Amino acid sequence: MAALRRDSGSLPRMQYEAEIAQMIQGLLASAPFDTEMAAADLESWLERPKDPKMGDLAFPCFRLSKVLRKAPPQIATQLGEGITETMLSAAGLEKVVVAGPYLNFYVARAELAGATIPAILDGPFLARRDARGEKVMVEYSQPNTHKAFHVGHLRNASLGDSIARLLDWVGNEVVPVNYIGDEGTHVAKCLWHLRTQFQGEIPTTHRGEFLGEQYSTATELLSLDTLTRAPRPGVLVAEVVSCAPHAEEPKWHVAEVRLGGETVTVVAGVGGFAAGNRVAYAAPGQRIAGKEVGVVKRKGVLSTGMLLSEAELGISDDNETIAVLPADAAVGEEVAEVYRKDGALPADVKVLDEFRRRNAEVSAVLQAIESGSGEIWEQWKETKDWSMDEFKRIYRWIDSRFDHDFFESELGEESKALVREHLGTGVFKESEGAIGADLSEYGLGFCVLIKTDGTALYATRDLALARRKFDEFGVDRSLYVVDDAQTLHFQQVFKCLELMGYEQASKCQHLGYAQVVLPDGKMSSRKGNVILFSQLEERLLSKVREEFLDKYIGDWPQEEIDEAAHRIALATMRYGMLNQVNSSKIIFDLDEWSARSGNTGPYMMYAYARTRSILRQVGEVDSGSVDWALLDHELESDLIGFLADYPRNLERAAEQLLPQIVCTYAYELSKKFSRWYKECSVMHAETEALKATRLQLVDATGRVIQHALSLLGVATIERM
RNA sequence: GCGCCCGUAGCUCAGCUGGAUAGAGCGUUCGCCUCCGGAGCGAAAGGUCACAGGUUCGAAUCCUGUCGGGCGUACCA
Repeated sequence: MAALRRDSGSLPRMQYEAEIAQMIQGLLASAPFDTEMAAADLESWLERPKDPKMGDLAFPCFRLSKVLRKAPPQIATQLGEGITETMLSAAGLEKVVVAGPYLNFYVARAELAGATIPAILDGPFLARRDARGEKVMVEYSQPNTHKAFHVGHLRNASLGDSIARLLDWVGNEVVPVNYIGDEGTHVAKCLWHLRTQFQGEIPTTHRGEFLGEQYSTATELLSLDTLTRAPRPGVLVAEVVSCAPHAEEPKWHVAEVRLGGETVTVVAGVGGFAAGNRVAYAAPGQRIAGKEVGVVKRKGVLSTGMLLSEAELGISDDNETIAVLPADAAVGEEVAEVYRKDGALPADVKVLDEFRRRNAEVSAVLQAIESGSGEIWEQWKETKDWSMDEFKRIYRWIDSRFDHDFFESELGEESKALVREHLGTGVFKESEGAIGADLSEYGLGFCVLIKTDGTALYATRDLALARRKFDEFGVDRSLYVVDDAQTLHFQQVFKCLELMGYEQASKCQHLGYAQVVLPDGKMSSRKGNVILFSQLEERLLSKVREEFLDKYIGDWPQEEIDEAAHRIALATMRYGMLNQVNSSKIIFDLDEWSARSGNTGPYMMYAYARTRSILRQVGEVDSGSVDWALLDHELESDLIGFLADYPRNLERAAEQLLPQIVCTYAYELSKKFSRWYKECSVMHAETEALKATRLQLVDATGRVIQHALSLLGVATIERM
């Protein structure tokens, strides 16, 4: 970002920073210090005092004390004594005050206002910076077709879009792209349900959401949980032949259990069972609670497989004892069958048979989709458009833009070929029937790329996609705006690229963020507590109309009211989604976001509308009488100083990929503005010159608020 | 088990590459419309910065450990 700072050298505040740094550098070079320091370092130590009364820029002397071996306040005093009137005025400074270990510089108000306000109104202050940056691709949104678009997706869309706008403003060439999940199991599940289970009529509107419902019902029907309380396929009922505490570790229990014919020895970590009991047994090779069951030697006893607790079976929270099953459970039977749910299936149909039958049907649908022709494939094409149409409508509503759409379905074959290409080079290898990269030496585990059945995965496609981004689009940097939960996925993908010899891997960056949760917990389609986009839109609009706009019915043109409703609703949503650091989760609370007061989108829009209202009402004044020296009120100084600081905030936000910084700035600016105009009337200013000068400040403030909001993806309105 | 993220006022959150007395909003209490829009402004009350060590002139911020909450951890995306 150093280039940016050089670039914006003509902007007000930067000038002072450089001047002060040089001044201090000069003082340090001569007696009594005689020390050479880099001006750039000194400049970077400058900070903005907490209290505007303490000046515009502060130089802390703490770090110098180490070099000079003097106490910070002493250094500050000596530096302060060295600063002369001429030095100050040459730098455009009014005064300097020694405050303990700090040197507080006061910028001459009239000059700062004169350098800042006209630059905002007619100059380069708000203009996009020169395009000296990189070509950066920002991938975001990534919705799945055949699934619902809900409020969780809106954090991603708001963040990605705002990041793209910020990076563009600081001078990068930004290519915003979408990556559509149009292929895969979720699509097959949806179509499976539509074809074999759905009875009703297909609606003519909101067909994207309709598909989402099909998918979510399908998920339920295809989940073992809905058929049994113990959804652990492959875990069988075993009879305990003998059981005794381990000789050295009495907490452990060594048991002989019988499954049909054979008998095995198992060491269990806990007890609570006895000979004659029926227990749940998982054979080696299975995965229970994320761990693979194996054959291990525990203090001299060879243990084959494991016995499960009720917690591991999923039937209770108890993990202190081994689950004891009903005495009539048949040995060798699946536990899923033992705990089958009443009424879920006809009595003569086995839980696992039905489960496997349904999933086999889904697999058949999946293969048909990927075959590239046929009736199911045609239906896939058609339904995919239903979702795409809905996405387009949503993006129009939230005002997000993409230069290109990637589709998962166009990357499958390409990605598999890419893996095969590198199979011989030793980067990838076969393991347990699958092909992938062993990244355990990097602490990233094993990354499967080709499944046992020969099909590709999400990570596989991301390899091909990353290459395309650089090779076909010629970008310098590639940003992935994706949920935090996928951090490991991207670490694996980027590491694979690196191992494949792809240098651009280092130019790939995952921008993670935490999830959106509801006040009463996590959103999940299974709990049925997701808020769909259409529901949000409806709730937002009706709330905004009721709170802000209904009183204008009959007074304003209807089109203006409708447009205002849309913009305020969008501001409410966008601001709520962005006014938080990326790493912490957002509690979705519509009531709080749309509150008529406080740190919300509508508040900022209101502040902007007020600037416009003042401009309209004061009307034309003689701008020739503008005199910046007249802006001498304390609140005016504060406001001007804050305006001058705007670009610096944007640079920080772009550097940290954090739009929240822009939110905070916009809020503080609006707050300062409200406080000021309450105190200093424009219309009733004592003189025409003061009125004209204040009017310029109002205009400039409005422009900056509007600009900040535009980077958040929010459009202002002229009155509200 | 291992890894990542989070833990700041009753609630929701800021706190810039360590720096001056830890800040907002909501809620609570109290003021302010003969004055450019009260959708606003001002004030008050409210904090052992999860806990314990350490580094430093200085720690909410950096390091180590502990405790809470969330997520991830080979054939889902």
